[in-house]
Amino acid sequence: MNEYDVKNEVSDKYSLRGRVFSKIREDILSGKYKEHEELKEVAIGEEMGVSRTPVREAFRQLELEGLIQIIPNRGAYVTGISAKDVRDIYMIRSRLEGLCARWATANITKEQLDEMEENVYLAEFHAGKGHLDQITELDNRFHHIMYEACNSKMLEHLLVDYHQYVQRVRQKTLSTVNRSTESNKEHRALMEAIKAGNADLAEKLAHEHMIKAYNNMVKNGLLDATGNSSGDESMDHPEIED
Amino acid sequence: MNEYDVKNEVSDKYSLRGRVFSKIREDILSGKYKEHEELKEVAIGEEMGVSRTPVREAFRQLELEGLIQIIPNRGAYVTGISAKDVRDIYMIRSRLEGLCARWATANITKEQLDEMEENVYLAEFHAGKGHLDQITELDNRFHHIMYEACNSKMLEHLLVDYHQYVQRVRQKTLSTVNRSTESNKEHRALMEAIKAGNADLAEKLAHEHMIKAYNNMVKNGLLDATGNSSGDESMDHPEIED
DNA sequence: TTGTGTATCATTGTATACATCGGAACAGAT
DNA sequence: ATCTGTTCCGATGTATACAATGATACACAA
Repeated sequence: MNEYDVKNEVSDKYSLRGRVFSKIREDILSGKYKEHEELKEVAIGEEMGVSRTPVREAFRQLELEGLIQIIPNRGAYVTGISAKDVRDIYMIRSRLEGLCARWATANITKEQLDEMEENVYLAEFHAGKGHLDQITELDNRFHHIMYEACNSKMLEHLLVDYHQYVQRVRQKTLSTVNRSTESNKEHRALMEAIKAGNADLAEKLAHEHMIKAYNNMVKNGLLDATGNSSGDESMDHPEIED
Repeated sequence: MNEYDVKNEVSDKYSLRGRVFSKIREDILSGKYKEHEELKEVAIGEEMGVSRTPVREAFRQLELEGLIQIIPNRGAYVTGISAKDVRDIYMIRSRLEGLCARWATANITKEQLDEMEENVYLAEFHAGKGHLDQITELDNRFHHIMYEACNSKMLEHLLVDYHQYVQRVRQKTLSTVNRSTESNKEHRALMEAIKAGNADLAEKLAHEHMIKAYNNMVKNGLLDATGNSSGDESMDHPEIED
């Protein structure tokens, strides 16, 4: 990998702007800033002890990431996520996770496969004990291992982005022990397919895994748990058979 | 569509920053700024008669779009596109265009379908005459009609982005009359599937269309036509059967 | 010749000053 | 009461000043 191969990254984690960017991002994803809330440059700057300049630059990036919307000469507002957005993202992800699984089948390293096996093993253990925090963490990690293993910075970046994006509404999706048990089974099957080098199966399983995760989320009505993610939409939440 | 539904857009086309952003973007996509070329804030600012502030903000956005890379305290450099990047993007697009075609099948309006039919008809005419400029324009437009018809701002934004991104290396892909004739056939078949409401077929055809376009590009070695898009990579350009 | 330290300077990072926009409150007319 | 225009002011848009970084060139020693 040459020096030009690092793409689509916020290269600067240590400058003021980089820290401001990360902080606002986290605050939005964690829910500190609510949907449609206005973000003021001076206020955020003062909170972090910096001037407006780095804040403004961070705003521009957050806008492109889709987390805020900037209305010229008016202000920056936390983007609302509608139920349809969530649905679209999950469908997009279903295709891309499938492609990612296919590529991971060809490119996964022994170390990555080992970590994946350990991950599945641990997840089954914690599911049995009902440790929700660990289950969620392991679930996230499983997907990130696959993102890394696919050996495509382009695809990895896209999937990481969407993954974080839906965290806002997803937070408690795995809260039901039932789903986590199912989810683990799907992870294990996917891992086995990757291990066996069966790319077609891996793509299919990763695709279905995402569809099932979405359907489970809809079934439990968890979109509504975050406030008005769906409340201001006339759309119902149809399950998807794809 | 309510006021919050406009997502992931650079909202401000008329401010200095908006214009700077668009101009630099075009200059990169058109090839005025070469790969790995350094962009200096002051120089670009002077060229457009503005100060560094709007230029810097534009840079931050261009970085997130993947067109430039910013190295802290050093500078901004036009991102190189490797042959692998192009391959990855085409594979990603193949999945997403498939999904887009599926959704378009469900959501396309009569007007959009009419325009699509006209587009296909005109493209066949110009292919017969060998009008390359019109063929390219119509090809782009065909895809954009489908992007709009899928009724998902999320997906549309993603596909438009990638479409523009690969313009840099794609420019002359359709230059062979052979390919444009084939491509037109594929467009027609895709349109017919959408018109007939056959979502499965539409997805499959859109997917294959992208794979074929990529394979054609590789076969004609057109990646190399843009300079060092592939020259500095040890990767060969395998065709993809997917 | 090679290496190391240092001065220099172009360039970026950040803060601040000034310009401009647009919403809110209010006054007056209808 | 409602509408309209005006003033005010908080917030963003842009320019500029100052700080800090790092690449380069050069002097000097080994």
